[in-house]
Amino acid sequence: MAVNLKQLAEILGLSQTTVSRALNGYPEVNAETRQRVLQAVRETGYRPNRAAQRLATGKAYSIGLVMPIAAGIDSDIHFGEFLAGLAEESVKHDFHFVLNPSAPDDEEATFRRLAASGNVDAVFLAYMRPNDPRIPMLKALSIPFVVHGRSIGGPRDYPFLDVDNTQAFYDATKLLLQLGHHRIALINGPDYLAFSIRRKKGVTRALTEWGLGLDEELVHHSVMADEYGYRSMQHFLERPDPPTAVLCSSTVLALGAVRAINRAGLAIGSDISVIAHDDVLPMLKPENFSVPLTTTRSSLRAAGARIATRLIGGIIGRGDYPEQELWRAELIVRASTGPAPGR
Amino acid sequence: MAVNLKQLAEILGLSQTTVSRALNGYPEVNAETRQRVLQAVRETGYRPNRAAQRLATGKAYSIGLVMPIAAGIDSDIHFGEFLAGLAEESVKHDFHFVLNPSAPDDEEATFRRLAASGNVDAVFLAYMRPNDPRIPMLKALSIPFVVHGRSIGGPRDYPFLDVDNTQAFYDATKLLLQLGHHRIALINGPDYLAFSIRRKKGVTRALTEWGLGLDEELVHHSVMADEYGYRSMQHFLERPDPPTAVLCSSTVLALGAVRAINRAGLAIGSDISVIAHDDVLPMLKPENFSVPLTTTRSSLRAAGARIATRLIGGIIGRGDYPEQELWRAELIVRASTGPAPGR
DNA sequence: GTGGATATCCAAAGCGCTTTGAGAGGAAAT
DNA sequence: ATTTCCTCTCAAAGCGCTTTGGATATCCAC
Repeated sequence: MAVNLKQLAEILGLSQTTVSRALNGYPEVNAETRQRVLQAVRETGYRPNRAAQRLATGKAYSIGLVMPIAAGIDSDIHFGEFLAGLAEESVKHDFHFVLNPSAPDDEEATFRRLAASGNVDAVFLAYMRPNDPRIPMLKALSIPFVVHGRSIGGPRDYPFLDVDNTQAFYDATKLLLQLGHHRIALINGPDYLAFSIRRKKGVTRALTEWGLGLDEELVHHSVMADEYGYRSMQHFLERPDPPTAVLCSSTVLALGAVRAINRAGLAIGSDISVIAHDDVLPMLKPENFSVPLTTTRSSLRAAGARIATRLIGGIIGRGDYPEQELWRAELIVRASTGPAPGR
Repeated sequence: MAVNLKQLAEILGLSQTTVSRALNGYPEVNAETRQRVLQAVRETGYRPNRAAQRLATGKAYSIGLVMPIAAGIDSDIHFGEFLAGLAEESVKHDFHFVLNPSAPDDEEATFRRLAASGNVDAVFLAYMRPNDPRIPMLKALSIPFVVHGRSIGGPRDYPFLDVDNTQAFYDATKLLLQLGHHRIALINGPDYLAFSIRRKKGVTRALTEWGLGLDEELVHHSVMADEYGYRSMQHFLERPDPPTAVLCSSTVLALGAVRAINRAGLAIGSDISVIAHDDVLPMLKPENFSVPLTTTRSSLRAAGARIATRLIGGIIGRGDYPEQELWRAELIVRASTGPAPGR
């Protein structure tokens, strides 16, 4: 059924060399010949054998994933979404994955083993922390990588794709300020993750520019599950001077926060404004909230796909991608934001 | 640094053939020679080149995963946990993954492509539905597979690993009945999934044996996120004749249910009893609930690991595993169950 | 017409492993 | 002593691709 290079070459009356070169875009092959080859590929359905390519080139055509287990990270809803993006793009290029579950304290050994195994050409990294030790480690191992997010402190010259979290939350906060809000709460992700730190920074910056400060009492950090959104919001509302607006680091958190607000009998968009960061989770669309949510939007899946593209591009040496990308989140205003009450 | 077979053979003064055979457990090699070979492997740190093995054997040493996207399945917390188990075992045998995100209506084509690509030796299947079309499809494609769960109806002769969900929920219900409960509610997973159907069946059976029937009003089906557990429980409690006991298909659902119960000012274990199915999610331990939860327990991660073992065993032809396994969940009684009130 | 580019193409080696088909040596059987 | 049969080992042939190092032909300038 499936033809191989040798047969294909025979059919075409060419040598394997020429056919191979035609397929891999080498210049020393006549344009017309290349067309003939491409045509034959279409007709025969020829697909190069990955195992043979791997052996011949020494490339693994695979990317490594270290999944932190028991850390409440991999199992979270955001991980699956990101992974879907990665996989979506990888499957197009017939790239495979080597999944390595690893306890956090065993991560270094895992990376080391992975790099030494020769089973992957590159790895991907996420859940960045300040001064993340994995960056220097991977540099030392000299295995290509792309990180999703950015560390804070430490080396700056490494490939990443990040959302401009500071900017996003700065923008969001600014909008709230313009609407007259002064007491603004933040329900953030875990405080040890870089993106949370940056988001908080964005809020602080906007407030400072406005001549205000961030009330630390109005900042909560937690795993991004809606339970925590609920609890945090509930806490805030029990204060003598509850906030008139709240920023959530995820629509998942917002889900809980909204529930707490409803339960308190307050009206979203008038009594209290809500803005959430939207990772574009297909299950949780901000426009489907009872009161559609104002969000800062940046698709997690798109980020996954982009990182896969860059990783793969780097491996097959095609395409020239920027080493560092900072995506700007869009601020999308819906009904959950309104003027501060009593204004 | 890394030695290959040829060099290893040279060091040992043996031929590649002999060394290869010694390593792969062929009988026609002297025990002493085999020991020498194994020793040399230890000393040199020799690791066979997977790409070469793949080419030589025609095996892919990889397993295929079709992740349904946009279905609220892959992103769910249970998927990550299962995947961790799969990966944990696979990494030991240096098996890789081919992740194929696929829209539900495109699944057949995805499997077909995957099988034809030769990139995987076997695939894994989950989220079984009644008369699941994927089973006959994979049989027709004649690619080895193992399913997690079981279909209902359709062919019966396929390899699976399932938890005896009927039994588990039968056991749990029986306990509640013995404690004097009559009005028992069920917060179940999606009604189109086989495991949900079986769990409900277990509840029904126990009630019937006791001379009671299942009140359909006290059964809710939903995605297993705690939000839904909350809502369902709230609904139940608003009834004129609320249940005195509730069964939850996941600790995630129980989380929400517990919240609703607390909010209603009821005491768990006395006013109302709760039993949940525990997939052993590291983030959500039933013993850590404010009132420790009685559960039917069966580790999802262990199931993942076991399936990987069977899949891999089938591929490398080592080990002889049963085609069908039905794990019995353990019923673990903690403080969330007690006698029915007023008894 | 000749030397030297230039453009196309090819034969063959090699990637690191498994596996086939045989051979050498010794023990057992005749 | 010869034959037969194991036991253990090996040389060599692939697996299907990439890539090196030429060939061959064409074309140009001189």
